[in-house]
Amino acid sequence: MSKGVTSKKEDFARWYTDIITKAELADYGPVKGTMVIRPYGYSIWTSLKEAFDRRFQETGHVNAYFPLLIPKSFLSKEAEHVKGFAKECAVVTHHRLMANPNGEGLVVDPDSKLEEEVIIRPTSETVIWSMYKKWIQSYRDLPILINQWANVVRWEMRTRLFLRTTEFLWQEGHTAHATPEEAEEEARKILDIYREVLEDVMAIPVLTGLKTEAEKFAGAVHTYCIETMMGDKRALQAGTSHNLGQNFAKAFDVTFQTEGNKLEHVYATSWGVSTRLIGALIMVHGDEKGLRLPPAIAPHQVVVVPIGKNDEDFSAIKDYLATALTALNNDGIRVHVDDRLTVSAGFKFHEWEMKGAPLRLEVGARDMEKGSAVIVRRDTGEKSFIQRDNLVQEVPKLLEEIQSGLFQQAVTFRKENTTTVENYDEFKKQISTEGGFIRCGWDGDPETEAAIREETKASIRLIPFDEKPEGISCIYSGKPAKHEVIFAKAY
RNA sequence: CGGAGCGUAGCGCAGCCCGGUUAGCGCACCUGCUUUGGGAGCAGGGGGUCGCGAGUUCGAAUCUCGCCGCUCCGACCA
Repeated sequence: MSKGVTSKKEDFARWYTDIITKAELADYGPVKGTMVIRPYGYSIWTSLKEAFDRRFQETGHVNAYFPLLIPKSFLSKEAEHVKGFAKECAVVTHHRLMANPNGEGLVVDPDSKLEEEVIIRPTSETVIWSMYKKWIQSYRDLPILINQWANVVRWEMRTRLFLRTTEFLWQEGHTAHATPEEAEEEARKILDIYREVLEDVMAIPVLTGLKTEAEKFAGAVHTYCIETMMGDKRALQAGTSHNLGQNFAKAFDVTFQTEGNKLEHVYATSWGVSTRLIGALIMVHGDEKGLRLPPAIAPHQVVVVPIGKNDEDFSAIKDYLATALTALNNDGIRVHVDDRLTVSAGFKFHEWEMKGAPLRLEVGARDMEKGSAVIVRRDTGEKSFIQRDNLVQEVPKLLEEIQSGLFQQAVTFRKENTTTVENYDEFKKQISTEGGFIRCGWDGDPETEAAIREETKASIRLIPFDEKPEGISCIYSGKPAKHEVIFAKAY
């Protein structure tokens, strides 16, 4: 176990927050539930943004920006949507402060009360659809495929760094289509992009499927999701893609003229992933020594730790490596030389393990004599000698191995912790002891779902696309299963 | 919002019961020397309205009351 970090086995929740602060990913903000994303953490977010954004552009989406402040009345236009968000909205009621007439500090100026209160967006469907009403007249205006990168605020009771904070960063796509088929296709296409980025870039295996009525987005016809398993075997919803049908078009009266000159409401989707993904990254790949970052998004893929006494030693080491490091840079490998003289080499080893750098290169006088270096993999801890002249060839290979190795480890872990059960007693036992994912039959009744949740704390995470409900029965009622589903305790 | 606990240096804590020197310890920080292949050693140093406010007292970190803030556990959520 690392110095100052709670053991993952002993207390997973503390281990998680310890890593975030020790690896300098984030820190607590001054307002309860807020979070500062520090440069190292923000670099990861930037890489994720780029990975998603590139794929959005490739599929015809464009970025735009809508305002943070929304008229309160907008939220109430879609009945389900109100129910979903009303309880957690920050409301702006005044626009001015004044010196406290009774003493020190500032107070709200009662004369500055707003005629119509505004809310801080918990999500942007309502503003965006108020604008789409202006922009859409004919089928020729469709589709609209807009995405925005923004912050949103949801006033949460209980918060946790990255997983649930009052303000968070995300991406929200909002599309408008002429036909239900097109909207459906869009929602599924985005889900594929999410799966691809999670698996190929973040090395996190995902399950894809449909949310139940109880779990779907407020205002959606149906919600697709990607669901992941964390290191404590609990489920984390990592992203959602909603087919909104005509719900928002009706709420905001957005119609278009069809080719046949008929007036019809527009079909919509919305979809998002957030900084929560960084939480997933930590909880899927982290180990007792700290973070383990997949090379694809590691701020530094290779960290060089020179072993020496002073500037002259370090200069000699940098000269020794110059050609190799330049070549790696030219190949797009992100290399960082940690040439701080104020901390020891041993300290740096621990620090970069905490920060999850995929490869560490140690170079000292002994290596220089031999024309070699020591290279250490963060994923396995494996330490080996490498010839300096082989670095350019070997480093990219090792990074690829680490990327796929982390993914394989996560796949294996999920497989080992996904079980099937024969009856409800076994189900309860499994959930309360080992946990993990349980794949079983469900009769499709919301009351069954609610009862199981009440009794076990496990919820239906999703109805997987590859479900085979034929011939199996509901784990709770014993009736023929309508769906095969995944149950788990979730974040 | 219900239950429990905690506020003393940047962080983690001791001191509080039983009031009485200049409020202490570890880590971190600064300076110097020696070190540097797995969290260096020694020496010196800086940093505190003891959460805030009132009260009791000759005297309050310590006792009393009020307030504020935070953390953890239960109902909602990406």
